[in-house]
Amino acid sequence: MSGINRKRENLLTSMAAHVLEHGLTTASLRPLAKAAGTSDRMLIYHFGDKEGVIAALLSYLAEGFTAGLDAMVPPQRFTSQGALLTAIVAAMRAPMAAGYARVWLEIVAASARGEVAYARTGGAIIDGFVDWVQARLPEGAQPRDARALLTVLEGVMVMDAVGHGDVADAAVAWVCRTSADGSGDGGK
Amino acid sequence: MSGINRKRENLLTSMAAHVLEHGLTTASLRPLAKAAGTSDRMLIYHFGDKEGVIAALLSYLAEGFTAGLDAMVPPQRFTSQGALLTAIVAAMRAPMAAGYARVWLEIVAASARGEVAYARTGGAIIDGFVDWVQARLPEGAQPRDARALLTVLEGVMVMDAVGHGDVADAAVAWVCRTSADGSGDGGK
DNA sequence: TCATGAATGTAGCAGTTGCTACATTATCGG
DNA sequence: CCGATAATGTAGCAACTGCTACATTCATGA
Repeated sequence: MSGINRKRENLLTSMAAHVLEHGLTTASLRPLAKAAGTSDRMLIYHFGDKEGVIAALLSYLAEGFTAGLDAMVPPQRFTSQGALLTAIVAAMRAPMAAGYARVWLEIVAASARGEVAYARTGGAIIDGFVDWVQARLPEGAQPRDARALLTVLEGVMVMDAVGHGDVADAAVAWVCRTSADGSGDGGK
Repeated sequence: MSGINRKRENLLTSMAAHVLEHGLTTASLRPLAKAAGTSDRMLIYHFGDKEGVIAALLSYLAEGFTAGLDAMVPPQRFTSQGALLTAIVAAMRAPMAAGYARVWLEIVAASARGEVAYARTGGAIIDGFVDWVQARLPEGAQPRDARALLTVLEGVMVMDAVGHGDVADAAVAWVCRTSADGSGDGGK
């Protein structure tokens, strides 16, 4: 498990750094190889074909993404949906997260284009993210609360991307307003 | 103003159809030209360079997008944010809108990548969309209500793209729940 | 009619793409 | 030490990219 896997790991680490800076869907083999200190020939050798390279990069980035989330918003119960959303938005707007945000939106766009590998990874990230949010909501919060919050968060990322953080702020404020008096309204 | 502009219009119409089916950022001159019944040579001649072609296509698509919105959700005052959001989501999920949704997410991703032409167009579309939403909310609704609703809508599009319409539905339901008892809560 | 400009066709260039064929070196078990 | 397998280098192919040079046709006004 050591040699070959460590080699792949090293390659993926270097390539992921390159992707976080230059984008994923526009990445081609030779620049990726150069960033990893090897040749396109070797990437094909190790990953089969470009699709394999991208697939490996996708799961590697997904891992790093969820790990980074834990680092930025530690696992504590927040007092309301609004408080949690505010914290996440602040974290996502930190410069450190910019690369991931960029790649995430590339994954979304590729999914919309029908690229199944991207859609699968994107769906998996959302799945994990829902649980991640749920674990940070107040004890009584329902799954639907986590889902709603996450949807708003995605909208915030879109708005930020097109330079309308102000519009996104209105949504965050709205969530804060409607969730301030406790998150569980008992349904209906 | 007739000849040359009509020619450009015809080219743009054909190319836009191609883009709505095959994507914008991956579009290259020769396929675009073929779709328009001409040659890459002529696209450069009419639009200067590829950047000019893309810019023209972007504004042309933006026009068609806002026009299509009016057709799908006529300008009437809805009774609540939830009712309006439900109507828009239904419209955006119609097969007819799939191409626009795809292109829109491409614009978002390109904006996140720092491509200024895309970010400018994307921002302008959001600006127009905010007004469009506001005009359909109840009389007393505040601008922040339109902004919040629009942010949620963008989140819905992201979720739909990665195959998690169920998560998006939770957000729509949540908006319906919290806006059912009248949209103007007087602030705070 | 004819000259001038716009409009279009043909060929091609230099660069990038993913990928492959072939040869060479490195490594390690016997 | 040696033979097999893994790992890597070198060169290149065919397709595509945006774009250009050059030649030609077309229309239109003097």
